[in-house]
Amino acid sequence: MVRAPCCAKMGLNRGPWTLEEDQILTSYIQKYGHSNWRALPKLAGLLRCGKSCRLRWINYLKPEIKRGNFSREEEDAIINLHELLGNKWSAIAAKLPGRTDNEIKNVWHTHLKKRLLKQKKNQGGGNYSPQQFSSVQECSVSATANTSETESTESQSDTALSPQPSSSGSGAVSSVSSDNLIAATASNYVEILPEEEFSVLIDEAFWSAPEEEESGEYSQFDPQINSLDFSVLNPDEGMDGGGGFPRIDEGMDFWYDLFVQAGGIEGL
DNA sequence: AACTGGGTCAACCGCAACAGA
DNA sequence: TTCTGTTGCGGTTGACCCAGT
Repeated sequence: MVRAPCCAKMGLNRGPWTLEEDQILTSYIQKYGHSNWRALPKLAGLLRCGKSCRLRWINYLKPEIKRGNFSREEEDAIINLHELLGNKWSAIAAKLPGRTDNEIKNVWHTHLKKRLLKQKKNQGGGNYSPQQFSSVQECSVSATANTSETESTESQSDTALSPQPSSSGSGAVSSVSSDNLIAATASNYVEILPEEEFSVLIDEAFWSAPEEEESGEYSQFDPQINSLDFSVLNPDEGMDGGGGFPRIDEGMDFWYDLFVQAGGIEGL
């Protein structure tokens, strides 16, 4: 498989970073920051493209990066967040300080996906049933005219597991979120529930140790997110929406869209 | 010891979103 | 409003490692 180089400019280094390159990049960023990734390599004297520098910094060199194996709690958090957010790796990473989206993505594909499949087999369904996400898939597919029908069987099985389509249908999520949400049943709730309130509710549901967050520490994630009490959002109990607010286990597309509409993880 | 196949993970690519002119 | 440049994201690749044969 031959790919075009990442940068139009030829003669740039590619592949694994050397210790020297790491040191140059680190010291430059510590001194001058990274206001312009594109210009950075030139200014720092690196034969790399800006994109490569950014990735290296974010995924490896940043001081706050936590190296080493994922704890069971972190893995559970990833699983639960993935169940809620889909392949929003950056959003998931934002909830796991010290972990990068790339790292989480890798862990998901190498460990957790298999673990879930295993669980599913053992439990004859498990908490990642395909039915759970079928509506998301349908929604995404219908909203994505260019979704390929020639995807490999593997990617199809991935899609079956994942609430989101692959990047071959890139843009599907964003194209689905806003318009469809308004058109769908959720419209009232988004208007009724201000972003801030929604954010607080979701955050409180996720994290139970705010004092730890204040100190910058990774808060304990409740692995039993499935049991979260979202009834607090139920329109029958305060909000005049009616019409059966979906439960967490029956309307993941709704929840996902609502989350996106609320500004995603940035809004939380 | 040599080979092989699967697992892991850093890095790359394409694309969409965003910002500024 | 449109165009252009930049950034960020998610999917994918491929080199490396290691256990099994």
